[in-house]
Amino acid sequence: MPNEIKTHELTIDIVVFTIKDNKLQVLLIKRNKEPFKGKWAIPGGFIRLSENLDEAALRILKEKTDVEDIYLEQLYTFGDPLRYPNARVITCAYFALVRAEDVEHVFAEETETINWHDVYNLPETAFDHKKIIEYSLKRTRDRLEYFPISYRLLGEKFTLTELQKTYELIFDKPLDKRNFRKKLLAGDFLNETNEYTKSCSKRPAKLYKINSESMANQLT
Amino acid sequence: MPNEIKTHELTIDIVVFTIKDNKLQVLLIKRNKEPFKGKWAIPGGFIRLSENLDEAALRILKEKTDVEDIYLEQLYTFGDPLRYPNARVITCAYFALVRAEDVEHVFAEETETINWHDVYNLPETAFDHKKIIEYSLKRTRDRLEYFPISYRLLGEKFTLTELQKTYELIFDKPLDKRNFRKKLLAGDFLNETNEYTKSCSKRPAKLYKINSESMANQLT
DNA sequence: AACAAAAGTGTTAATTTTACGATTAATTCA
DNA sequence: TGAATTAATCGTAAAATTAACACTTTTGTT
Repeated sequence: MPNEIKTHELTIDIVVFTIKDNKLQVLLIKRNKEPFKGKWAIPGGFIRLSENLDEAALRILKEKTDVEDIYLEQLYTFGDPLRYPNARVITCAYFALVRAEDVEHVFAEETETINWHDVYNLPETAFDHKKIIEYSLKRTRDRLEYFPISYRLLGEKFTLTELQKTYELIFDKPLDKRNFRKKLLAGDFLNETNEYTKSCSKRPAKLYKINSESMANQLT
Repeated sequence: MPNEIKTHELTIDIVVFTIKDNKLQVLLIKRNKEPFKGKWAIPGGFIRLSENLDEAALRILKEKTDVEDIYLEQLYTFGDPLRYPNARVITCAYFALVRAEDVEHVFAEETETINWHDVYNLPETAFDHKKIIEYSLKRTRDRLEYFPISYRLLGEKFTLTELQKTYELIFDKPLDKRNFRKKLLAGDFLNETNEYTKSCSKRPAKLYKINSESMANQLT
């Protein structure tokens, strides 16, 4: 067997989605060295020997953003020989859904080098990261057909209108309010609380939580 | 935890499905060395520097089975630190669909060490390969909901009954004949030929081919 | 008290999915 | 050669799901 195996590296890269300023956004870090100096890249890192891949992704994300309670899923492994100039770097890509508020303080003062970017209007990105982001969006949409994973973009308790908004931003199209509610409440994804929003809107809206049982079931 | 190992390796492992003897079967190779000596494993190998991951999987498969015209898809990357004893081996798993006839001659005389095994009745397997096989089956079922990829288990031309049989073996349940035909013919996955089976059954059955246009569309 | 703004709520039509059995074309065998 | 056998082919009705669509309620504001 070839001893060339020593020469490729395996990294983890993570597409982190959030909703901020009424837009679906991705966390990007400006590269300060070649290759792709000055271009934006998704956060990434190396896998430690003691970690499995999910743990590595979580740790890397925590290092960059200091969040822990997130939706995280392995996306795909990208290994084109030309994806990384002058080296063979294979990356196991993940995507994650986080609350913007949970993250933002971390880079509040260095927004030139790490910041959110509109998914539908990306800046120039490094490597094959644009492709990885697009594929993450596709996968997120697929998941959303089965389970409202986008609740992770919201607080612990949320209104149906807020949840619908996450769908609309992710699918990039408006949805019918009544059909949305019917579908979400029919599947038993949500538990209603007996709390309501206060003073933020005109009529108070009922707050819901994710049904943790149904969430457990959706895990493979 | 093995600290003597400084780095991790990345391999490719492939779950190869076929239909043989009216059963859905997986290609397994009996290990002749530790770890898991005597247990059955799915074929695998290393990635060369010049290859992308799909190419590596194809090459490895060709080395073991001498087939080229196959359905091949990346499944998932498995990297639990304990999946491989005394080493850190991360594997990018693929699954493939092949015609048994295209493969069999290759190992006709060494069936003790390489052979097909009933998916629903696996022998003792090495590493986490059982899990990988099960996940492959799940993914194949998911794909089959959208596109009749299982045509790759058949010859170039096939009858609807033959195609239905592939579905029944993969889903492990009987399907309604009329509904199956309706669905397959409605989507425009298939082109009918003006040929018929001869003498193999009582009434000749019309032969179909995959519609290569629709196939192109289903690629991401 | 009138108005503005978002929350909440049902019904109908259209589409998709499921269930189900009789007829036809060829082969085999008496 | 015709009777029996085997698999192929075909359509409709019921059920379930999805899609389209507009008004009333509740609260806050002026």
